[in-house]
Amino acid sequence: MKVTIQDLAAQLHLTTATVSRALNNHPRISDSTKKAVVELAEKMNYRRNRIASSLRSGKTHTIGVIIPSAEINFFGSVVHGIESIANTNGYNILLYQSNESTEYEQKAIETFIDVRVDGVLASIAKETTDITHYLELKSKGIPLVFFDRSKDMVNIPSVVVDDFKGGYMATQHLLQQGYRRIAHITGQLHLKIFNDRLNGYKSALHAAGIEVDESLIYYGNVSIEAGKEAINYFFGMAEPPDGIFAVEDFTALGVIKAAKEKGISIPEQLGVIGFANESFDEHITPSLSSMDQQTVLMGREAFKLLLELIYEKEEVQLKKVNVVLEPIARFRQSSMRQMIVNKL
Amino acid sequence: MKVTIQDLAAQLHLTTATVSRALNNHPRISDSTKKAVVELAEKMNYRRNRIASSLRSGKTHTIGVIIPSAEINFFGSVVHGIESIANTNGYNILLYQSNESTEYEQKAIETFIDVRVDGVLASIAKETTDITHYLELKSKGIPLVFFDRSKDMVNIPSVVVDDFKGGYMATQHLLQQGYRRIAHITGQLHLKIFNDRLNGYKSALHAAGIEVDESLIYYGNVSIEAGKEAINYFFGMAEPPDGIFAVEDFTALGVIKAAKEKGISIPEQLGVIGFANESFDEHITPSLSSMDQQTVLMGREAFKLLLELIYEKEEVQLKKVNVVLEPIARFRQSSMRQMIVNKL
DNA sequence: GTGAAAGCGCTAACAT
DNA sequence: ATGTTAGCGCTTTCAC
Repeated sequence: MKVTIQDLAAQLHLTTATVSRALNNHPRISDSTKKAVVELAEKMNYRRNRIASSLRSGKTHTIGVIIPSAEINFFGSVVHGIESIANTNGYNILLYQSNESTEYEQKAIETFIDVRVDGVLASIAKETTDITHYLELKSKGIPLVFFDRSKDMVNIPSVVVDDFKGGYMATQHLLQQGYRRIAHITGQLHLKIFNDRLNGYKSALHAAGIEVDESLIYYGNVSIEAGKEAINYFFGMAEPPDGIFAVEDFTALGVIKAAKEKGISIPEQLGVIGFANESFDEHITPSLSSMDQQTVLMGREAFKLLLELIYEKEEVQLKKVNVVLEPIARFRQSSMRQMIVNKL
Repeated sequence: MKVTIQDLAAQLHLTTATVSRALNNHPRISDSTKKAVVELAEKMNYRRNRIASSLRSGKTHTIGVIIPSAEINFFGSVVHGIESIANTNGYNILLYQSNESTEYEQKAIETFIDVRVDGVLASIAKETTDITHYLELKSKGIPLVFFDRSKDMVNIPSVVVDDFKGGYMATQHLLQQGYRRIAHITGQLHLKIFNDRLNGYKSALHAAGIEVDESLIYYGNVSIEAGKEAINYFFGMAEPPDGIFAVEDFTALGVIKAAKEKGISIPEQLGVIGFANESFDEHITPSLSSMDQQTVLMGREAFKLLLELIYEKEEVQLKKVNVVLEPIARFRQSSMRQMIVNKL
């Protein structure tokens, strides 16, 4: 039933050592025996037991991936990028969801240590502030790369999108479209990504010679509801904004829904742009402008970075590598009052 | 640096066997030694090497999961369900994407065999017609459960949604709303799920005493484009339909987009319902009625079924178990011309 | 270019 | 309730 290298060795009157070398394409094994071994292996339907191999060699060719939830489009897309490239490089993906909880994160890391993954890719849970559990990987010599959600202070490589630039570009776009009183709906500011977008917004205003008006910044919790609340707040003002940059697309969706209810026309009366390029953006009415975070590329880059770390184990891992991806503007109806836009 | 049970055994003047048993909570080990072992393990920061454990025991506590793509919402959601319950049961998920290709599927299965997963959950790639590569798992004694996309002929347990019933319910709903000339846009009919939905459609018409009109069935390829093409076809007819049941939501989306362009009012002039309950459904205008496939539940049920098979290895695995989940109707604006509907 | 021997860390018979 | 012994299947020195 189960064929091992011992069976192959016996049949060929070789030792298991030689068979193992032949299967691993060892340079000092003659081509003839290699051929014989490989052929017999195929004929006998031999399959290497990777558990045994891993135990001896210490390599599992498996990497652990922690995401908040596979249900979130964004992370599904990143995982898609990771798995594709990992696969072509002979690595497998062990998938864990943190559900935004530090406790689950901790469990994942312990499991990864137990199964001796060769490396870990992770996006930090919203709940997590202290990341010492991640540092345990380091102490065990397991390379770690953060993607999307990372921590600034620590010396861990990461792949993120340039949120500052994204915020800047989004705001600049609204300015170029002739909007002048531009508001921002932000998110939990202890998360760097939201903070960066806010700063990009401010910076774009400065660059245009417009003073930041704190009353035009609404502090929300990143949800459809937050967008609706923001509209209520803004359109209760004596002088409401004529443009809104929302920190992400669900917030922007709330803005659009509430604006419709109030009879505020988009993009004529109010320009709207979000962030994330969610799949619904192009299907709603009006279609929603947004900043694409290059999710699949992010996954690929994160894996490539991790792979480098895996191979350079011995060398200085202290160099701080941070890959920063350019956000890509996706301008649609919700913010385009100056051009003819593709009909829905 | 790395602590093994030998270190624990030495410190406590016990054998590795006893330590192993203590750590595994073996019934015949005294509470006192258990306590001592566990405490020392914690103190020395011991972590079981699961590779070694797996090699010896033959169990990896890992299951392989094959999905077409993590980028597809539906599968992300199912994976969410699988991972959650697997995790609470002490199982890890090895994730593979088939990209709808038989070749990748084959690779995934070989890998799963090599790493000795305890079981496999899979959704068959669109391209795949011959599933003998899946049967290899069986021959190696690795349990397999299909979810969503399964094959009827073979004797493999599966968890699917009742597509026939879903098609029936969707069509029936349109009838109840007073639509009389109801069309259907179908998909690749070699896939059972699409075939079942078509039959549900036909059956609902029969039950209402309406003859099936073949000219009202459009054969599409499951895409936004297919929906648009279908509208062109239907509204080129002398007597166009007044209701459309689309085989899934992207097709329905195409219908809505094309209808808007043609000035066909929804739901007044044309009722539309899709299938899948995609996340965009409730955000488009008009919001799209659809049939929910209970994705998270599907993942949970699939795992539970697999777990049973893993534990019953020796027993007859020949019984054909097919869990069929009820689709859940999500009626929204696109099909509701008789009731007052929540505004967007 | 191949063999001999050891061992990765754990678990499971079989003892007692 | 614990010890003895063996071995899961592979890789890897160290020989020659």
